[in-house]
Amino acid sequence: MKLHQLRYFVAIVQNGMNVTTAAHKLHTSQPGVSKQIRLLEDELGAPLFLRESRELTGLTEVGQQVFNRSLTVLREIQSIRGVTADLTRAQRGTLSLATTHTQARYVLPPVIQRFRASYPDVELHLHQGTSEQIAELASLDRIDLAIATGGEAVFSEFVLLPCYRWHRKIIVPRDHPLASVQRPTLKQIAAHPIVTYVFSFNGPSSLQELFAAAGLEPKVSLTARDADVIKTYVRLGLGVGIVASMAIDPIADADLVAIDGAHLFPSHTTWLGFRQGALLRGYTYKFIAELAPHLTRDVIEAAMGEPDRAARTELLQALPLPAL
Amino acid sequence: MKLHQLRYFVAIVQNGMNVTTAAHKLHTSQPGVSKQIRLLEDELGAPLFLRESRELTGLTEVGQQVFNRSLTVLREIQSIRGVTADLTRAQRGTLSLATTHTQARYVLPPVIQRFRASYPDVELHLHQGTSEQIAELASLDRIDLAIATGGEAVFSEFVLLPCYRWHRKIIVPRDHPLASVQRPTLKQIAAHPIVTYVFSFNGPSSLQELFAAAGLEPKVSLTARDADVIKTYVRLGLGVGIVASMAIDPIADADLVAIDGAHLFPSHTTWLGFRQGALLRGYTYKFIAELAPHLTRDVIEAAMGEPDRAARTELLQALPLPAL
DNA sequence: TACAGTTACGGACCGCGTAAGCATA
DNA sequence: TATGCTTACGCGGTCCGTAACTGTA
Repeated sequence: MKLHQLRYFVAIVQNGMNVTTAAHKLHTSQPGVSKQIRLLEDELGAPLFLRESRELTGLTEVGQQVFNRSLTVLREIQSIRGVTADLTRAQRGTLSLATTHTQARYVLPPVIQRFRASYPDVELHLHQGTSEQIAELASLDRIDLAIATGGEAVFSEFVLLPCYRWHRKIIVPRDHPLASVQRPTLKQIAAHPIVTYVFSFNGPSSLQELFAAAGLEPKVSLTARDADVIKTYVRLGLGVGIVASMAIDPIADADLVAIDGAHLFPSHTTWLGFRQGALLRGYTYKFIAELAPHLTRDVIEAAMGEPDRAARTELLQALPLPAL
Repeated sequence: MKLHQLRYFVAIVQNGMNVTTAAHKLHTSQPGVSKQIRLLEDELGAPLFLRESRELTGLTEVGQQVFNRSLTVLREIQSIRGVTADLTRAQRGTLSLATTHTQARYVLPPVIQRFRASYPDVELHLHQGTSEQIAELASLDRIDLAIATGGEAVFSEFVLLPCYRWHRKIIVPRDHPLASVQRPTLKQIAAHPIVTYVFSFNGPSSLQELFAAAGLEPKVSLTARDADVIKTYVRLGLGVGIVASMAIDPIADADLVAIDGAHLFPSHTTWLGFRQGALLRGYTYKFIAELAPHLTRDVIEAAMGEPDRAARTELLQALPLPAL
């Protein structure tokens, strides 16, 4: 069994069982790839692919298992390469993040600015998406770090570290009746149409449930996917906006009144995740420290070394968590 | 980077940094091994070994990290081989167990007898030792399954499945004053010298503490490492024996009176452990089923697929656990 | 001089690329 | 006829074993 045989095998699977395109991406010839797969199957003594005449149409059960384990092998090989790359070319490399709109738009810009100043030669890739899309990228090993809120269940094989806590704020135009209320009640808010996130509103522990629990059924005039859209419509007088606390810019949003919602809505934790056993480059630790200063290298390595998630959680609960 | 380079590297480390002996065990020449290590170091761009002139004296920090990850790689490669070996040569292979005296002597014999009848061509290896020795073998990948009681903390990267519960029994000669007592108290027992396991007596939640909590300080006439020795000395009248319930053979021990101790001593769980992500052969599932019928393949695969130990524990707590 | 690792070299093997073959839509 | 995998074959690299070499106790 050779490493490149596993690489070929994985490439074929990841290219929809198409040997020709896989060979292209591997910068090699198609017959070579075919032959190596054949050799691998011969050595293992069982076919990896389901075949219809000459076409490959899927994986056998054996193929599926071998595929999973091959991924682990190739991941580790990549990490072994990284071990020394980190020492000899410490200032160069890539860092791929996946995160949600709110983080990408409001939280990460200053973090990334500081990071780029320290490591100008690190190639940064920022992928924006929903929790599910982030999880997808993560499971395919396409990213080094995931930053998100909620959806912990989706990232079951990941080490999740809490970054900071945040809460919701209520935004209204200056001339709105709520603008002068310091601590509005749910009832006062529900008297007006609401503009908020699509994802905040539905599902369990949502705003909808929160209002319902108080016997209220607010009118929702608009649900958007990001705070910029919400603020735009609040400015147009469509209703009361409910957004994440860090989405408010004191200067750019000076025309709006932001009212603290901590007494009404539960707080949330944004976490950072990466695959258990992943190799984090030196600059990755630096990036994390810029994002969440309490996540020092020692803390991260301690959490990574603890295979049990419950024990990790306990370990991390002692940390002072910043609030935004 | 080639797989055999990692194999060579690991072999050298596991043979005390000696290239010559490593080459021997690998059935190849010493210069070849040297050269491959050199190529590997060149490719990684950093030395893996600490050297004094030409001698290898230890691992660099990089070497240590590469070593750990190489082990994972080789383990996975081995598993990939096993995936098909299990299908094509399902009846052949090896099964290595590590366990304690009580299991090896009293619990496993009938299990192994039934297993051998089904799979005469599977080579069985049974290693007996203390919890620490078992953990050592397990961490070196020398065994497929560990079976033990207690010491859960030592096996942190293992999947632990509960096999059965057991409790302690009190054994005395037929003519002993306690022989006719159905439910003796701790005080009645403490009136006589005690013969029990070394490991049961010391440490936290030990018998010593249990008696002390009741304000008693029994005289311990002998601590042994196994029940056979304890029974021998109980027969000689050295005192009251306290042994695991499964260590009593109704026929061979008919000359002793065994009194249930479930009302006095806490019960224990014997568990079975293997490395998370290990490949279990078909006959291994069969063996486990012989040992603990509630651990069916479905249950084991569900537990193995759950990366979080707390969730695993929860999953397993619903199972009906046999008592011995 | 014994021991441990390095350097040097010829042979065998193997993976690659090109080119031709074959089956399916 | 286009697509996609297989077979055939020559080239080049690489891994191996033997043998000679170098440095250390």
